[in-house]
Amino acid sequence: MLKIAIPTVAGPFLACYSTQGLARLDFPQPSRQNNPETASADLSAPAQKWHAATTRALKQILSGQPPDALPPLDLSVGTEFQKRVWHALCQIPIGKTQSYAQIAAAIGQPKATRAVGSACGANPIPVLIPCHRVLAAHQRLGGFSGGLDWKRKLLAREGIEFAG
DNA sequence: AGCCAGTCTCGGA
DNA sequence: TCCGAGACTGGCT
Repeated sequence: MLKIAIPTVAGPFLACYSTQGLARLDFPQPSRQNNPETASADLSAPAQKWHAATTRALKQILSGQPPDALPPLDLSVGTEFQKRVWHALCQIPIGKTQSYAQIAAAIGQPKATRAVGSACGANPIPVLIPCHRVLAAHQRLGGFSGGLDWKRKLLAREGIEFAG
């Protein structure tokens, strides 16, 4: 697994690439300054391509634009249920939101709203998999594993209104 | 506005 | 296995 930072206006995100594609993306973490990271020159040829696509997509999303291309995502770590949820999240267009109940209904298990919340929290690739576009019922903010500030910030960038 | 039970998945004991 | 905890909901007070 190759780890490499992606500098953005919001700070350095940390991307991890497996042999299948982008395996995870972490929000900037202030305390991790000197951890060993792969230099971009050490990435395999396909990984360099993925890295370019990831960087581009990330910056586009952070500036409120829809990404024109995403790298392949390696979601093999998740359970079947989680993969279904993550896939459903990818269907939400930028600037729109869905509720946990709507996601649950979309994957055919309308009562699994709470489980959907758990799956969102377990999402290894926030931002690219738009977990921030999922709100609780009646446009309430709900929660966010990376911190509610991030959720508010990302939603604001997409021009989304929410309660509270 | 706040409390409560119903519901489903996941991870640890 | 079993059990408890969640980024939830809808109904009731």
